[in-house]
Amino acid sequence: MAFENKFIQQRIEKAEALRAEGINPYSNDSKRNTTIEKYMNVNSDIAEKEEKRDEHRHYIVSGRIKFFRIMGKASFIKIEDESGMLQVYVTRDNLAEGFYNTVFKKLVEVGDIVEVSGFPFVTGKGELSLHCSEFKLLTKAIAPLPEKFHGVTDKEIRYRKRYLDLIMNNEVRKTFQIRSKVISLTRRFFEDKGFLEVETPMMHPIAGGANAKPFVTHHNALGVDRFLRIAPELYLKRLIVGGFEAVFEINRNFRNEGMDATHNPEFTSIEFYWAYKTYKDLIEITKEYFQYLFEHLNLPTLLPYGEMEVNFENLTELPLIESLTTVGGVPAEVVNEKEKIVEFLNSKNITVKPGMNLGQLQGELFDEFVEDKLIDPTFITEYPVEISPLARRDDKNPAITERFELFIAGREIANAFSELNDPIDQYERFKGQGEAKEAGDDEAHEMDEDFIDALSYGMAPTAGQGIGIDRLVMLLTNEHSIRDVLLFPAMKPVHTEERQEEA
RNA sequence: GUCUUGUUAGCUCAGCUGGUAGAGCACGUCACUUUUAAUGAUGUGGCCGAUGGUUCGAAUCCAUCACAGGACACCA
Repeated sequence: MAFENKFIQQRIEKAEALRAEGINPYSNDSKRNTTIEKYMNVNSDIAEKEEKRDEHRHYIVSGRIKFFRIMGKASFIKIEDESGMLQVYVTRDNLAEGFYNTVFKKLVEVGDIVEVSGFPFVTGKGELSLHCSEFKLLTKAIAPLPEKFHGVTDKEIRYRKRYLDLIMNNEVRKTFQIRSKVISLTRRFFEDKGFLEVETPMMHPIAGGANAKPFVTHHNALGVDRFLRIAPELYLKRLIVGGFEAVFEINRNFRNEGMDATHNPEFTSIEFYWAYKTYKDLIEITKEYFQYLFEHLNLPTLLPYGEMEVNFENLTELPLIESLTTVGGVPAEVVNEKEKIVEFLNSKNITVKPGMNLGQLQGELFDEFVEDKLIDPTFITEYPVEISPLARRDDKNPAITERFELFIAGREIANAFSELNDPIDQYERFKGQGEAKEAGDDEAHEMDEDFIDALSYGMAPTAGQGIGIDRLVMLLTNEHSIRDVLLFPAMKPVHTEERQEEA
């Protein structure tokens, strides 16, 4: 089964031949004393020297062989480490007697990880290289790498074997470096603002905090089912009740739903809750957060995304109802009348479920005519209460809530509101959800009595927000599939025949 | 979930209306001490995604299935 491929067989034989030569094909005797990036920087002066070399300098560099060019008694190879690629000039006469012909030329190949030492020089074609005086194999690769020019482009291979993708496609590494920076900058930003990072359970007795189908697992010792969390919200709010005034959590949520370019069953979000603040403060901190990210990631404020260009200096606020007419082009006399909205939607060949209330219909108008036109960052505010079950009502206008959603490049990036902290109101809303669940809505919330208990002790007025990190990274890296910003995206199993045999 | 396109050598891809498979890279052998996807010569390499069907004959036509990409629907 394993290793049966003829190319792999061939390379296993080479590994054995190396052992016969007294060379360990999996040596851990690494003496590396610099990275390729540092080597290139430190030796950038060589090009200005008359002799184009400095034999008094000596470096040991390691990396994977990406190119192998033999020209008789001399060779050029290119090795790559995490920091960059370096050309190495290897000659027969600079290595130990016989090594070049019997080992280097015969038993070393593209994909192997090696360590070379020597001095810096610049080739006739002007490339800063390393003149090799000692060559050591560190790790023999028994699987051949994909083709050196086209690399691996098959998305299925790239997602399933991300390590190969990372070896072959440099820009992929950059995407994930940016992702890592986004997360670490996010953490630092909120810590600097006085937020406390917390970790709440991922295994919930009741899956709450969002409308979504949970994954179910089983706890043997307790004999109970547990749900992988769909959102950390209800636990974070318990912490506000407990007296923490600013908390955040960056971690995974799990939703047992479909997969596509913007949905993975597990995804990363940041949720943060801030006592004694309202959604207006959240708008301000969100603006600051984006400014902080752009500054530290050195991103242009005119950010390209696909065909679009997003202007991050043009952040605006817009009430939802107003956006329907100004952005969506919906006639003003339509937007506040149920019948007229249905009529209008029908005239555009959009059918709506019967019995939708005004807020839902306005939401429908927004989705159809406004959302994908919001290219520059736009905080849509004053959401109808009917489509905002967790948000606090506006004190002056009970039809709308203290909420915003942030849209960028035609997509929702963040959702935030002043939190509902009236325990009785919350209880009633849970009850309504319970009835919806009985009626067949398997995404409806379940009653969380402990959460009601918590609110009963009093939660300070609080504003809370969630940002989808994966989608944010997509935006910042100009990627259009969530799978391109997840190191190991969810994939269906492949070996169906084997599975059936085992079963 | 629906529609649609794809799956041929380790990788990237040809293979037309059916006649038992082809290139480049990689790999083997040879030549070559400043190359840049090195070059030149030569050779090895395949159950054409799986299972059925049509046919004298299937990589090619049909059906089902699997996986993947894209679009739409739902959601973050």
